[in-house]
Amino acid sequence: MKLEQAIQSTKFKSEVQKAVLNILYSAWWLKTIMSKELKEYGLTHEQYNVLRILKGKYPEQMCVRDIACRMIEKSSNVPRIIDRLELKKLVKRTTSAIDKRETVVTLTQGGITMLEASTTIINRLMEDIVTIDQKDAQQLNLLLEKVRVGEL
Amino acid sequence: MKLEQAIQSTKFKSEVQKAVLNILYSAWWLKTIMSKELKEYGLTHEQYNVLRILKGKYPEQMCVRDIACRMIEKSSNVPRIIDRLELKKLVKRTTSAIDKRETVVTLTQGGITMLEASTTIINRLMEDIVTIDQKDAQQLNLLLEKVRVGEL
DNA sequence: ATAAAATACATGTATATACACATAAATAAA
DNA sequence: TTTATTTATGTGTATATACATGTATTTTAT
Repeated sequence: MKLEQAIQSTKFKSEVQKAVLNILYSAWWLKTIMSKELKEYGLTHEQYNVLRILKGKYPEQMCVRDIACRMIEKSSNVPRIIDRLELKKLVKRTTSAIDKRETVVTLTQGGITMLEASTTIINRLMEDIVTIDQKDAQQLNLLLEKVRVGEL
Repeated sequence: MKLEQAIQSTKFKSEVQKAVLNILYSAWWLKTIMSKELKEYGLTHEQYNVLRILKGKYPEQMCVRDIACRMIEKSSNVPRIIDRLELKKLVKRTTSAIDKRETVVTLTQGGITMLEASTTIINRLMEDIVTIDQKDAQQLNLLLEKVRVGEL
């Protein structure tokens, strides 16, 4: 669906302003379709992200800070996301022996299983839905990083 | 900042998967810098969006449904966003005389003033931060709409 | 004309975001 | 060593998201 239809607006200040809105809308669109699938597994998008990050280091443990700085949405409240994952017994949380300030987190066997199942579905979904080719994806990545050049 | 640095991940399944993460991260990045500016005006990003939508029809009133379907994030709870705008006296809410189910909303003079001030700042911010040219923006818009072709 | 269905909005709940602040532990400075 | 600072995490609050449900009103179908 074109942006104009999606937000029922035709007049944009500039092509750049339209691009900003287009990025915001596309992100919402992507999150929505992913969340719908993840719901089957009782996972939210953010819980899934934490599980994926933990998988990246598995079987090593990770401290909360390391997880947080790998999150896409940096302002996520990782301790509370971990609370919910722990309740579902998908992760195990312990205090680090080396540095007692640190809480170290690792996937449980249940977490591994859950992540494998949901990742399969999400990957298939993405293949089905996002049908751009390698070259377009590359160009898109280039442009998005150009947008973010003016990093604060 | 490159995506790899931002989320401290180097191995992506594909250029397409990277593009998905890049869109999500870019949206978060944009929302964050905008929200920081809007905070000066005591507005959240979503409250600002509702004000902008109302401005588009001003001085006409709009019903809640019309506002909702113009929101970038469709799952926004518009009645509650309006609650907060009403508390700040930026909008006025009345029951429609024609259809008593409808709540019609319109900007107050304070809302107009607030919106003008904040829009000026946001536009300037976007000009300063997002420095891609017209042609790149156009290309980006094209690619994002290509991503969303597989609409559900 | 009356009952059933649809519509518009409000409200409730769980989770998340954004951010301030609190607490405990480790590190640095005196 | 004792204090001060920094660091890692947890907690609290306001707002938002996502979605289910409730309520009043309008539309439609009988």
